[in-house]
Formats: sequence, C-alpha cells, structure tokens
Amino acid sequence: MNETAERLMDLAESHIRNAGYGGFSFRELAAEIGIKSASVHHHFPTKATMAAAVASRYADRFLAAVVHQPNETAEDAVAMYRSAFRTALDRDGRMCLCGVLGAEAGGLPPEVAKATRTFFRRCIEDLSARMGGGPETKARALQVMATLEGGMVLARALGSIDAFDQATASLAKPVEISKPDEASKAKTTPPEVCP
Amino acid sequence: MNETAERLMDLAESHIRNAGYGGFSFRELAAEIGIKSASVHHHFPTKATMAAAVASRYADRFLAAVVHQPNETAEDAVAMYRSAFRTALDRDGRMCLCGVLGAEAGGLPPEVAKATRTFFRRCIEDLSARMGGGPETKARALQVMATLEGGMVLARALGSIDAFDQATASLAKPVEISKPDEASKAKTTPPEVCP
DNA sequence: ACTCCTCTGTCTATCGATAGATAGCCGTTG
DNA sequence: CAACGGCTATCTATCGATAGACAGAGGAGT
Repeated sequence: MNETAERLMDLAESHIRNAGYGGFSFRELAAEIGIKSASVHHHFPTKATMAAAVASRYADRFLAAVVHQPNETAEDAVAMYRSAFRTALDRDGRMCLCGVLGAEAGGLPPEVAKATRTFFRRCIEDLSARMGGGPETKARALQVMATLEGGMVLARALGSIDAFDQATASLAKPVEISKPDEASKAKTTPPEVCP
Repeated sequence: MNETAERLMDLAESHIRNAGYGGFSFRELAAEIGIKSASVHHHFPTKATMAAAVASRYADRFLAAVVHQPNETAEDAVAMYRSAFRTALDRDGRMCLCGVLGAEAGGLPPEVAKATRTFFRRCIEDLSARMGGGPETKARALQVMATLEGGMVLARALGSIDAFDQATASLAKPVEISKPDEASKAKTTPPEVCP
C-alpha cells in the first residue's frame, strides 16, 4: 500500500468520522496533501471504493486494538470496547466511523454499506464469543455495541464527552449475566486502546 | 404553516432520516411535490433553516407522542420511548432524525446542530423526570437514549430490525436478559406511538 | 553501456451533473 | 390594490469522473 494512499485514507477517515460520507471530497483530500483531485483517482477509482477501503481498514484496526487478552473476563472485553471508543472520542472528538456510516446507511453506495455491515458483524461476533458464546451473549453484545454507538452520538450531539461516560457507565459494571463473581474482578484498570 | 411547507418538511424529514443532512436537495424535494426548486426558497430561505425547522418539529412531535401517561412507572416511560422508535423503524425503515444528525454533527450548520442538541436535551430531561428525577436518573436516561439510538444504527447497518429488538431488549425489563419472545410482546403491549 | 519499454504517479484541462441561492415576473385571491 | 405563491432564468461553486500528456524509475535485451 502506497504512502500517498495511506495519507488519503487517513484524511478520508477523519472527515467521515466528523461529518459522514458526504463530509469529504476528492478535491479536499487532494488539497490537504498537496496533489490534484485527479490524482486521487489513480489510487482509488471511485469515492465509494475509497470509503469502503477506509471502512474495512478501520474494522481491521479496531478489532486489532481490542484484541482478546489472556484471562480476560466478559467485563474486561466490554471495558476494552468502551475504552477504545472513548479514547477516540476524547482524543480527536470523533466518533466511530461505522457508527456514522450506519446512521446514514440508506444513502450509501452498496460497497460502503456492505463494509459497514461487516464491521458490526465482526464486532458482535467477537464480543459475543468473548462473553462465552451462545444466543444470549449475542443479544448482550448487540446491547453493548448499541449503547456505545449511541453514547457517541449523544456525546457529539450534546457536545460533551460526559454524555458518553454517563450513558455507558452501566456497561462497566453491567447487570450480571453469567458469573456473579466476575463483577469483583472487573475493577482491573481497563487498557487504553484505540483504533 | 402552509400546506406546501408542511409537505416539504415531510419529505425533507424522510430523506434526512434515510441518508442524513446531505441526503436531500431542494431540487429533489421540489420535484417530488411538483414545484420548482426556486419556489422552495420562498418557504425556507436556506437549506439549514429548513433542516433546523424539520428537527424542531420532529422534537415536538416525538415528545408529544411519548407524552407522560397517568400512573406510569419508570419502565413504562422507557418502554414508550422504545416503542416509538421501534414503530418508526419498522413502519418505514427509518431511524431517529436527530440520531442521524447527531452522528454527523461535525458537518452540520450551526442552527441544525443546535436543534439536534435541543432534541436530546428535551428527551433526557423528560425521561429523567419521569424516572423520578435526580442525577442517577439522568445517567439512566442517557443510557436509555444511547441504547435506543445505537440500536437503530445497528438495525440500519445490519439491515434487520431484530438487531434493534435484541439490543434494546434489556431496556424493557432492565434486570432480565433477553427472552426470545420479548420482541413480539413489545409490539403489542405498549401503545403504538410514533412521531 | 545504451536503447527500448513499461509502469507509476502526477499533472492539465475539461466534462456533465448538481448544488444552493438570487432577481424579477406573473397570476390568483382576498 | 397588495400580498401570496409560484414561475423563468440564471449565477456561482463544487462535485465525481475522464482523457491525455509528461517525467522519472527501473527492468530487459542488444
């Protein structure tokens, strides 16, 4: 992968996370790294191609950042996801890329919608597996992801990260799902991860 | 309020809920009701003005639809919010208007961002009050709104309303984790409200 | 070593489409 | 008459995308 292409993807990701799919243009990206918009097409044939590439790279990075740790509990896994999103929200004030794209899913080119779908599928599967597997953990995984994504939406809309913290506070010490003694162990400092 | 203006707002609302702020244009709206795009400016001077008007009308309608019922419990209030969002999601496959706008908050004109913020403030305040008031109910209200908004994002991204049902199942009876038939129960028991 | 060829990355120039917005005219209606 | 609500016509800006040219790097063949 080219370095120019990488920088273009970085910029595109930043813009999408800030303002959605319509929040960036080839001209804008090109100007920001000092080339012409036509040159961007050399790296990515279409805008949809580029956005889809950004989305799947984002998925890879995110899932690598929240990767399963040895001896982790279900709460650890949830805390890790929470921390990852919070860090990104706090560091550059931007929310989950696929959260933005998912919200405007109805207006996305098919390949971008597909990449977005894949991100959530992978997250749900990963989270569910790390919480023990089974149908009830899938519902729990969906609830966790929903609360986190929604928490970011609230934080962005209200302009305060406190909204995210309060909205997702209950995830840190969740309703007991499987083993009651896991709650006591969950006090271990959640790792500071971020995609 | 003019009838043409109403119809324009209806269409704009539908488009925004489907594809975000960039998901509609004056030309598109005008064509759909059989007038010219220039005529839309007669009713709404700018696109931002229109979107802001749509957002605050949406807020009014939504809060009227989930209005406090006599003798309701905190769970009733939450169930009412849940049902309102679910109905809209189910009926026309579209999510909360302010959820979409909140996700792309970084790219919105100031007045639209403000209207979006106001919607969430009003919801949080209303929900919090109906759950007894106090700081801990505010956090709970934020959690409920986050889970609902995120649940809609997931349902849209994954293309299945089941994702919403499972993600928000724990809100219906907070302590209990999802039972398989809870989704169908939620469709009939609470009032069928929708903004 | 020298030439030829290909590939890469960028450029200029331009396309057609669409965006939001404006100015001014005109018919209907109260 | 005067206000309202729509129209025609047009502007400027920007969009994604394409065509074609050019410079440089590097390998292959002689």
